[in-house]
Amino acid sequence: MRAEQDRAQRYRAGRLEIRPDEHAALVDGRPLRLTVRELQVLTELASNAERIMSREELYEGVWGRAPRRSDRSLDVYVSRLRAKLGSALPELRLIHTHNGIGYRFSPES
Amino acid sequence: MRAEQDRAQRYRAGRLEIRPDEHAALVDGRPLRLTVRELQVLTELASNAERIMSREELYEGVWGRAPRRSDRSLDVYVSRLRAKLGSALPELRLIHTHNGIGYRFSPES
DNA sequence: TCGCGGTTTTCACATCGCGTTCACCGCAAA
DNA sequence: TTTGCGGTGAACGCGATGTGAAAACCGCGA
Repeated sequence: MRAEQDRAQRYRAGRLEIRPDEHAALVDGRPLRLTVRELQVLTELASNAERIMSREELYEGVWGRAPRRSDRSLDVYVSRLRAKLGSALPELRLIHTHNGIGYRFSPES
Repeated sequence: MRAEQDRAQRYRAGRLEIRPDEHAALVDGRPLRLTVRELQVLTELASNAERIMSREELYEGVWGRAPRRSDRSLDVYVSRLRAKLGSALPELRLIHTHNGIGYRFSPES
């Protein structure tokens, strides 16, 4: 249900636009080269912008199940997203860590 | 039970809003960078606003057990909270010391 | 069936941030 | 002054997070 909303909806953050329905994330109209998982994680975060999402909640939203203890996949994807977003939008910090809780999507300079 | 109330509830003090359920404390909508413990102490204080809480009561409410003699953690957290709240809300004094007793949360200019 | 390119997941190590304690200071009460 | 309490900077140990690299996986075409 939420996933369907995600697919239908679009999200903006500065020059970044996310179009889950088209499997695309654009910066100034140019598509970023994101893999499916990367886009899923980004979409899940962007659809809850300004809110701190716990790692469990975020993981559940993307993988559809609870993370196993010591599953680091999420961290790896956040890292890769930051790398790709960072080189396309050097002036924006989009994904913020909240230690001991999770992550928060919010455009900040 | 009280902990559940705390999680569900929100607290306001001037431009400060505390949302324990979202692990967040906001000033003008911007999240303060508080650690989990810091937010717990702040929430415990705010949920007993205008009341003098003894250090034992306050400690018990956050740590879930009685403080050991000469445990100074609480003082340190109060100090850190004052620092962070003070730089975000310079005009407000929120946490008041009652010597020999404990602390009281109360918005005063 | 096999190999290949791209993707996802796991691993290992580096780094960071938090909770706690310690040390020292100032202050208030007596 | 003395005594005890609270304020706070600093340090420390450890768990959480960042991240490059390897391994596992997967779809596809030869």
